[in-house]
Amino acid sequence: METWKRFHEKELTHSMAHYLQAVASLTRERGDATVSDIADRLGVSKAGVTSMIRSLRTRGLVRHERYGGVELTEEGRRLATRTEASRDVLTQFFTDILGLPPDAAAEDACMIEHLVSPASMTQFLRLTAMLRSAHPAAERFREAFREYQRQCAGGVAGAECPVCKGRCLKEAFAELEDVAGGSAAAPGARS
Amino acid sequence: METWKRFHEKELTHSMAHYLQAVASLTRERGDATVSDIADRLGVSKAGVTSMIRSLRTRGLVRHERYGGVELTEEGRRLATRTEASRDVLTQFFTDILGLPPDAAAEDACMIEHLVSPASMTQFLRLTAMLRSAHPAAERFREAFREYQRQCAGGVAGAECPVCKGRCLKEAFAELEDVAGGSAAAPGARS
DNA sequence: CCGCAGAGTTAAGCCTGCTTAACTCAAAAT
DNA sequence: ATTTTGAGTTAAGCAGGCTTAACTCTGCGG
Repeated sequence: METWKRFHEKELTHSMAHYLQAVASLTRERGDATVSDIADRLGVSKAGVTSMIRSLRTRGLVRHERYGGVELTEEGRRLATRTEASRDVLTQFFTDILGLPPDAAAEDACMIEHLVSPASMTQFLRLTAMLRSAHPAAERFREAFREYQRQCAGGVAGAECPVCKGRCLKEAFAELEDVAGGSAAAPGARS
Repeated sequence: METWKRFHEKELTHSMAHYLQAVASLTRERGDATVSDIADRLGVSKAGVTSMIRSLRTRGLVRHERYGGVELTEEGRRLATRTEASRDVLTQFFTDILGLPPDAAAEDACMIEHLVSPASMTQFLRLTAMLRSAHPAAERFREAFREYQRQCAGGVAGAECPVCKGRCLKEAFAELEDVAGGSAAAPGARS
């Protein structure tokens, strides 16, 4: 009943994950990462970078000495790589499988990339790879899913949404400008 | 290049989402939500609840007067319902589609429930419903996906992972105690 | 060899979300 | 009617991440 508190005990916060990614990509691109480069890339002040670097250093994720450059430790690189991989997989999942526009996909991936467990990510990767593949079952499914979505979005009247069958949650996610009508019934359940 | 900063501009923080859910479920179960109930349910101090309530009130998500009960506004209820629906859909996706154990699924869903956009959630819902359905294409796919995972986990030697084909990211998510060998090749890409 | 620009740092402050400690209040028990 | 109790509140403090302002280095031009 207190799972939710572990949010703040994740090994990386959202900010940390992005600092690590910035250091990783700057190192790749320029050979090293300076405080100014990081500040520019992330759109924060240099002072902010300095203090975050200190925090990452005490966690053993970067090496840094006064007025010097910043580089990832082994552990830091591991986490940066993992986060980048997560982002890539999730972005692909959101665009190619869920069919979101690229910018929406990128945004969602960015929000959750550091929060999804490695076990889930492995499965996300597999599912995405499989669903994108030329495997006949995958092609067949993609076709069927397209049809399914047409039905769902197509304004099915009353409580007879063929997708969710009486437990349709779609309207819970409906913003005002949503696609069309369709479905009814109330949510429910708890955890 | 600053998408990541919008993390803190989401309409709900992780904490807020859970306070709203607590109020919603207590109201369902007991008829009303007191500060103590909320504190107990969330495992925080009553003082913490008071201050969060104040913050939610100024955002127009709850009604509350000194020494009184707490209730959701229309907007608060909308957000609570949406978050609960997201959690339910994601949990189902993680267990039934990705095949995670229930507690891992619940944990991951809890972490991201408030961060995934409504548009994505609608698609998550459709995909999950479709993949769980008796539709022949779905049944066929589930079978094929099980086989696929066996291959992936089954220790395919060298760079010839048939799943990811030269861009296998699986090892990026490998914790030390990971299932088995399999795949090679390096990650890459950036956003 | 010196000085000056700019990279980097510290200091102080703000906001969020939590804590504990100490207070106030409402209402039940006597 | 008064006391007691426990629910609710405020106050003060801490940690994370940011800001601006003001400082200190480093190192290049002259």
